[in-house]
Amino acid sequence: MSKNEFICDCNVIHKDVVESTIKNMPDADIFNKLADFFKILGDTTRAKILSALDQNEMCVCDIANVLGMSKSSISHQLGTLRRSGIVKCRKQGKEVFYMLDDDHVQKVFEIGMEHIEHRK
Amino acid sequence: MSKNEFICDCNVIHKDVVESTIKNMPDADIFNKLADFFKILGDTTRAKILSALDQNEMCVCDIANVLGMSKSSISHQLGTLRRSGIVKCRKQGKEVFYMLDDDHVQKVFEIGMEHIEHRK
DNA sequence: ATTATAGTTGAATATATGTTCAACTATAAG
DNA sequence: CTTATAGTTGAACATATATTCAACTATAAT
Repeated sequence: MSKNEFICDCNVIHKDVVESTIKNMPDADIFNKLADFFKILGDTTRAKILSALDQNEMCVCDIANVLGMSKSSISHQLGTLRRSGIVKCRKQGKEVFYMLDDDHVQKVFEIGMEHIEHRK
Repeated sequence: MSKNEFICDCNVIHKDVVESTIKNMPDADIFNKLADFFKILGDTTRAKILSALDQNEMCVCDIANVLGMSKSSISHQLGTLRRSGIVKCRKQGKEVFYMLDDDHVQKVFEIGMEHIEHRK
């Protein structure tokens, strides 16, 4: 079996499989964006925030109270969610109301839930 | 407006919304499992591994070569994926072939991709 | 204007986690 | 039995990130 022509510390065992797999892999760029998206959902606090916002649009203090966490912590996470285009907000007086920006989130959560059910 | 009865550093502004949202929130347990599942997908290396395994079952060295990474690193990640029930493996001689255990992964990726497309 | 409250933000801290390294096990071949 | 290779694993290291804290801005009310 041929030695490794790729940048790796081990041999290529099935050259044909490796080469065809590499050929069909999406660009690294895609994986970075995809991983970033799932990373956002992969945090308990953010998951709870999104679940809450799936019920109602809410202001920062209300979300903080629903989760039993500090205003600052929630605001930081909302900033992260907003920069990722997953939530948007509107300002009304002193309050800032946050809401889901993207219906994909709900669908992704559903399938995640299916996976959890399937696992136990 | 009533002061906060919850463990939080700020006021409840819309008591009715907060209470009904709390009432309808899934258990903390669910959020932990859900976040853990997405955390797994939220890493570039693991996302690439899963994409590769979606094409073919593959041994550790082949995966390492497809990704251009060390055997050890890939093995660690495969361990993580296996413990999460996302991949399974079969042993054949010295080689261990890994494959997807769960068809939910593919569906989740598809929706993630839709989200990315939608975002640009 | 002053005061109070909603929300944001940067820095610091603590924790989680991905990769490397080295040592290890297991199987196959000579 | 010895050697080579596939794969695993724990510890160490480096990096990423969630929460806290304190200071800040913005709006509203007195």
